[in-house]
Amino acid sequence: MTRDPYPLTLRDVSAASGVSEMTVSRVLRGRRDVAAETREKVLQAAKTLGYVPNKIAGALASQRANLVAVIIPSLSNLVFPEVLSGISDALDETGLQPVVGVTNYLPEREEKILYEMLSWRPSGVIIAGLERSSVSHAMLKNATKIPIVEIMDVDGEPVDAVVGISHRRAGRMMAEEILKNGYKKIGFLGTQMPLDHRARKRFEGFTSALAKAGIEIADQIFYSQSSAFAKGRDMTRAILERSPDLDFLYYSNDMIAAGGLLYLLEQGIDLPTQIGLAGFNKLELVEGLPRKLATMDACRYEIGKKAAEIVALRCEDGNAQRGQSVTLQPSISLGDTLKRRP
Amino acid sequence: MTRDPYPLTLRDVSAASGVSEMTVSRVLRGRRDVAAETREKVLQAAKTLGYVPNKIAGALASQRANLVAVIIPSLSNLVFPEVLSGISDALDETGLQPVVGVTNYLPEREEKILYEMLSWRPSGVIIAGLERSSVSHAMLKNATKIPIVEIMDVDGEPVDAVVGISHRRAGRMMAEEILKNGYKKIGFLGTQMPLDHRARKRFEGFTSALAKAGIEIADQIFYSQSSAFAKGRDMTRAILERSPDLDFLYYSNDMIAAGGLLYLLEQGIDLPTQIGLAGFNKLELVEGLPRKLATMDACRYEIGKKAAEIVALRCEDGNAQRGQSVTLQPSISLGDTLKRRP
DNA sequence: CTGAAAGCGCTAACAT
DNA sequence: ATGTTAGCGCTTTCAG
Repeated sequence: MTRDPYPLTLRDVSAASGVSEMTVSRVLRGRRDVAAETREKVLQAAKTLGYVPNKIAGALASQRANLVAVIIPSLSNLVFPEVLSGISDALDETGLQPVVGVTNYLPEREEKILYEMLSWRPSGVIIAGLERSSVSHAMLKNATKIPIVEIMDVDGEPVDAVVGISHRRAGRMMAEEILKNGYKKIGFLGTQMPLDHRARKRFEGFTSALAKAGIEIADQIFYSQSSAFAKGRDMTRAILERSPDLDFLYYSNDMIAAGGLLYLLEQGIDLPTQIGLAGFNKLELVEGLPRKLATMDACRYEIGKKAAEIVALRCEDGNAQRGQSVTLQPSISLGDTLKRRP
Repeated sequence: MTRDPYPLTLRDVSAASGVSEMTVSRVLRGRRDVAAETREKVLQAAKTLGYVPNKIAGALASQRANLVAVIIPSLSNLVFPEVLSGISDALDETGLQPVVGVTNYLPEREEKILYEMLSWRPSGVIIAGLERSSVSHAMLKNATKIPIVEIMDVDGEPVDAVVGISHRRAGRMMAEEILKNGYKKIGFLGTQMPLDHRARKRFEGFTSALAKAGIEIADQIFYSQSSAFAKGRDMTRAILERSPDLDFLYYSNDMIAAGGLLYLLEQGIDLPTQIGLAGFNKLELVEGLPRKLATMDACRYEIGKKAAEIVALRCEDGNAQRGQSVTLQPSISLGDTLKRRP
């Protein structure tokens, strides 16, 4: 048990070990230019006292907080935890620590969070998307000393580095695959999120590829709020009541697609012969559905990993990878719900 | 565009506005004892320069970082993002900022993360669970100056405050409900996570309530790794091959239960007459399944909210709510899969 | 209402 | 290998 004036300072450890503050500091930072004997004394003292170094003071003195600001729109999307795990894995052995902020897709919140994070003087910023308020953009532009990596999406003008996929291309690819398999009356089902720019771009890419083939979206439906199973059911029922002749449904994500899939099976509709189906994101759950859903991998883990690697590299060599642009290639899974029509 | 020596300091704003550093600091901290005219000058200068205050220096000088350390085992569990959103909501207007650390259910990682977080001198700690290494426990015990709130689980000895549900009781409640409805041959399906103490306690509560009724678990199965749909399917197939006479399946979470539900329906098994089913957590997704799954609400959002409120209160009044213990009551949803047997 | 001085707890840069 | 000195950029405290 420790004395009351907790937290302790270096001075306390110095007093308890009979070693100067400076040398204590060296030991605690793991520097190797300290005699083994001295090191032992210090470690012993620190441990028995229960000393926890004050990183605030350390960061101020050394001008390095070793934090990486990570700004993402949501945690409930399932996509972002995977990005985070890529980031964690890449940062694990670097001495850099990720600090996460969640914007809920709100530009004002992004501004606020970015400001807060920058005020902790991070060593780098990883931030989702390329579209943001002019204030946020200016803050990033001004942070010229640190790496800024915009992630998820490459369709636009990055501030510095960027790692992601082209959502426009992803939409196009899926459209082409659908057409190639003979579907003609195609419906689109999305969640109403004017600020989800990536979903919007997929939609744009999708419609433009259809247009190139002389086909228009036969019907479309947007629902607000969460992208849960129940939502997918409702949307699917609604669009098919309105347009019973649709032969393909493209959903903006796997969650609502899964709901749609379950609904269609219940209705006794045969997949994919009567109606084909595709989602987006290749969530793990598509594996466990009664039919394997067609979808597209958004390279989430890899994006996080690569982005963090860029930050880590730049922290070692101030100019490495500056303005680096990495475009990953999403791959289609056709599953059981997107097949050549007989 | 700003000059190169970025980031700027208070001194720069002071120079640009012709106001002393001290007064600039007052304005930027939103204190009201500054002349409106002076305030304007300062704000103007700060804005045009693009000044972002250095919280590291601020925190060191004021001895307050206004951070709340939040330590949870996982982000992919879907449960924890909801806890986080309760925490965010409660902290939003308090000037306190949550900082999240993820342990992956590993005590060593918890130790490391706790140490890291404490080294940033947070104003409070919210940490999942009551079971931890003695080192972690000592660190928490030593942090007497700040509120420590252990969350999710109340079955054990808290260090300070605690907010959660009794998982033992949750297990018992479900067992009693199952028995009440006439099921007799009960199987348990869990994920193999020796370090998920809450799942373990639910299991213990469950079996002890069955024992009280003179019934033993008829079969049980544990699978490792993720708790996805596919896992639930596999486990369900496996346990039923082994014990085809089971009339109820209790899953340790809704994800694997959902997989099981889909599998059983595919097999043409009638729910809940042939076999009854229950999960745990009341995830949103149970709403969208072909049958509404019986489950139990773990009060995730409320737990986060309440825990953060305790921290916030204690930060205002150093002794408020010390040692507070809040036990929330989980509620059962019977859905379509747990009904009196004919 | 505003300013000057002192220091928060640590580390960089130089001694020795 | 170890110690000394001088800050890091802010805020607290006290004086005006």
